Amino acid sequence: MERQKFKEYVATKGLKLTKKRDDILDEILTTEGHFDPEELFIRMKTKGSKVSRASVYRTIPLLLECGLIEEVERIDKHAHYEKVLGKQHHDHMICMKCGKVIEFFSPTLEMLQSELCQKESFTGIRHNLEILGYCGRCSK
Amino acid sequence: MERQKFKEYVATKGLKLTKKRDDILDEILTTEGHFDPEELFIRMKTKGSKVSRASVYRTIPLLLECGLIEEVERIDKHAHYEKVLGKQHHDHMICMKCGKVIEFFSPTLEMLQSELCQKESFTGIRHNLEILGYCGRCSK
DNA sequence: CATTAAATTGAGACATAGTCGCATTAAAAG
DNA sequence: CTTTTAATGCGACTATGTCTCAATTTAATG
Repeated sequence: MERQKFKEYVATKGLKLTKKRDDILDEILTTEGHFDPEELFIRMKTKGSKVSRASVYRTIPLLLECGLIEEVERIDKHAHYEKVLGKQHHDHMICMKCGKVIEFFSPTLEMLQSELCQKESFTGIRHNLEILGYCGRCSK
Repeated sequence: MERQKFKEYVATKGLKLTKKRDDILDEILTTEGHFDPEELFIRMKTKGSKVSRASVYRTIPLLLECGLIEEVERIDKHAHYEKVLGKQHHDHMICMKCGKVIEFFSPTLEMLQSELCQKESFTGIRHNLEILGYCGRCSK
């Protein structure tokens, strides 16, 4: 059904659903966790795909626009993404030792942020909270 | 007094307080807002400094270690920093239109995060909350 | 199914960001 | 002032992202 969504998006924009685009979406859908374009490209290469770096970089904005993936974080030109796949918004705790990523969601936190935005006359669109530290296993 | 702090730090580590390091610290201290190494380097170049990119990149870890600057955010090798200068921890709202950065601090938010960490058996060391959206002026 | 117009592709040049080794220079200790 | 040691700039190198252009693929049409 993700592929369907992509197909529809591509159609409405007068674009074409190519094999390469399909391959890229497929690779994203079958992998868990965060990814960045370079890593995705390398992974596909390793698996024998003939996709080019340019195609990977060119496909990501399309997947973003149709809501199949989301930008988790970005600095300048460097971004990390994750597939959406029906997930609701959540934030992250990242273990600085083992790299484990814990996803969490707190309605209270969301509400509090709305209040803080209001106080500053700021219209919040999206946010990104990353808590860095040590997971249960690593903090012993 | 920032320079004093740096001098002391450098001394205890058996390093040297060079003219270049001093220049770099000075440039950081006299500029407001966030910065990244490349931008800092270009800015100094433009002002006629003969400092090299390598020196800028090599000095930043020192300033971090002695607490004169802090990492605001990082993805892979790309980081943004800000001078500390007695500021307490705060988070950011960033206008996606004009780039304005609003700094805010909420004790409630901090407390809530501690609770959330506890729930996940996670030892939070530092965090980074960025709310993206539109500032009062731009959201009209 | 063949044709064709338009979009997409890969290759590789280019740009930017960050790191590293090494010969030279500068700091600070004696 | 000499010596020791760290710091510097240069330039090579890696990694990441963007762009152009000729060749290819898609999908609409005949």
